[in-house]
Amino acid sequence: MILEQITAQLSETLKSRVLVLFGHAVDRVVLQAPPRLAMGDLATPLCLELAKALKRKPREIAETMAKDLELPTFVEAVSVEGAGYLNFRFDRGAFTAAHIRTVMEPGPAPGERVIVEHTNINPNKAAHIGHIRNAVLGDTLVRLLRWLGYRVETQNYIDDTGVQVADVVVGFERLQKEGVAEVQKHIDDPSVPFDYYCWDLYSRMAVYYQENPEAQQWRRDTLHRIENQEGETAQLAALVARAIVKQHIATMLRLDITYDLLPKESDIIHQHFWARAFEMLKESGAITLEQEGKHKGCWVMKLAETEQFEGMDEPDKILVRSNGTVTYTGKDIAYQLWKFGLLDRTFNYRKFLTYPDGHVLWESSHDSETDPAAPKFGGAKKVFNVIDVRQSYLQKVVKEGLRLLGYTREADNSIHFSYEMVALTPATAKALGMELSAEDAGRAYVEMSGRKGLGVKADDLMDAMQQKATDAVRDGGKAEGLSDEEMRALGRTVAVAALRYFMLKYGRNKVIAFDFDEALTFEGDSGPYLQYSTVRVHNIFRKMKERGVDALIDDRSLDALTLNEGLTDEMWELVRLSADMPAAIRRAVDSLELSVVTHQLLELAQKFNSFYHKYPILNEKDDAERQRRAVCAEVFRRTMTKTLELLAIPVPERM
RNA sequence: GCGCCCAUAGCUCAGCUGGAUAGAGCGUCAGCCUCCGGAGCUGAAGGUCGUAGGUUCGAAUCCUACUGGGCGCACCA
Repeated sequence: MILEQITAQLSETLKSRVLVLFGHAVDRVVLQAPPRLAMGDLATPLCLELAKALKRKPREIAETMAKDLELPTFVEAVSVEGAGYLNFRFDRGAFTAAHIRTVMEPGPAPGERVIVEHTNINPNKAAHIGHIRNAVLGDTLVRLLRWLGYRVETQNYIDDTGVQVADVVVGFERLQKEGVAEVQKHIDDPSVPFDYYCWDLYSRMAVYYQENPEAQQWRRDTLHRIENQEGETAQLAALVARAIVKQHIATMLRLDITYDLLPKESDIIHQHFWARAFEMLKESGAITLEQEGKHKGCWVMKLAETEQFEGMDEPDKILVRSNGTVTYTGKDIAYQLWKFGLLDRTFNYRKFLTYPDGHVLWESSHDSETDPAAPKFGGAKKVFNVIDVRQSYLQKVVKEGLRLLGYTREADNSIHFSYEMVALTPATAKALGMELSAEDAGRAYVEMSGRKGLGVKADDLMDAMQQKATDAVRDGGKAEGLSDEEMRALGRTVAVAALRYFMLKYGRNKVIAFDFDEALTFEGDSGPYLQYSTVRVHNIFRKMKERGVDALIDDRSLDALTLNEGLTDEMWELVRLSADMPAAIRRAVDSLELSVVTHQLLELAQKFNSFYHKYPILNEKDDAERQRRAVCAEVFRRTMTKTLELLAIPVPERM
């Protein structure tokens, strides 16, 4: 926070000084940490940029600027360096003393209502690692937004009436000749998790369709009955979807991922969201009924004139088919309108479950009454849809729909948080029993396929990671006195850190070629490395307390803090990096590039480990020197603890 | 055909709105536990930033064209 204030202040000062001295207006000033610490703590190439406009030499401008420049608090000196950079040096001691009190303090809260929709797994099979990437990105975004002061509502949309569920229902009814009673038995069978059972059934069904194309009729009939809530088929679909959603919720809870609301497709149909949206679209002229051509009889959204879509072969998007039924895109527009509170109808709600921490998860319902205890959902200022990049086109169409309806602001605030898919390395695919063509074996990665039942199940991966972590705890010799149960809990903690970090550390536009060995490393650029560093710093303070050594970081000692010249470069770098964390979080959210935060954390932890080896604290006899070191360690501890909490990476007592 | 994304060290990736000598992790090699925990630390080797032009005082970063790879562009969800 302090650093952000200094940067803002400095930026203003420089701008006005350029104006006063040269009569030139600058709209932004780049201020960043110079490449090497020796150069200072903040630097700007401002004078290099000005050189041309002012027709003067950069260094000359810089000298003029630097002379008698008014510096903000904590900034000690300004100098001209290199080709004409202005470099600023902080008063390390004073800055550190102020910073330690305000580590990871958020800025003013905007308080805006924001919806983040993520996870959205089809409720017809077990979650796989691709879904974990989605959920971890979404959940982390939620946490960061909350820290920034937004009021965030987390939605996990359940498509309980789609073909995917229908296919599993067909599998039960036609392939296995089973009804509600038998399926309930599968659900209650503890030997095979129901989502795993359906994973296999779903891929069996896909094979069956391939071999018996006429069976596609079953799918159409089943889908129809589900949509119209007809008979036992509809009941069965609801039963299957509900049971699997429960397992997805449980799977995600292992990673500490929770939701506020499960809006269901079936309720969107039941509450006639589309009917209302359809009226709005017709009234505004956003869609037209095609009178001729290949789309005759369809209601179509014309996108040819919008620049986003120009040059496309098929710039028209059908929202209502010639048989009068609405497409997925149509429903999505209606749902998006609801999220912004633009649809004059809403869901009814009931409790789905209560999480162990007491937080209630709600679901939409078409009960005649809504639960009066339900909070107000929807009506957000900004909506983030966490969906993989393959849905970009669709998301653009939905956005354009809002714009054509005249909701320009909402269209701008419909944000598609897109990310690349998780694929498998050929080695991992092979290990899973996938038969690879020669071509596939030579590729960098192979795509997963739910239809073919090819993929790494989320729970399997977590089990494997947990097992490996538990073994590491046992072998590490730090587990003396721990029960098996405690060791497993510790293993779970490490596994969660490893997995969440793994999903965050790549840029969102990178395809993750998933490899077991890579995901199971707990060294170097990994979640456990961050945990380990934090456990270490906790230990220092615990040991000092045990041995009665005063760390001198209590409030009174901090008041009397005089760090002055004592901070070495290594110590100061820790503080400087810590101070950068809030800005890194802001940058991560603004760019939706959450890896910015993990990179900042990694760099910070590396600096600490290096500091740790060089500067022992516990055995330092000189009070002033020990305090200096302890203060730096404490700054690190506070930064790590808070930031890891924001990423839902737990920190154990020991590991 | 049109659109989007990716290409940086042997491998996997960083590189913030153009800025100073392009950085990590893994792997390889050489070291470090009588000293707060070795899931760690120190050092070494390793790069024509896909290619060719262009803009700029300055390009891995911006523009153009190409090459290679991936993904989209349904009266499917």
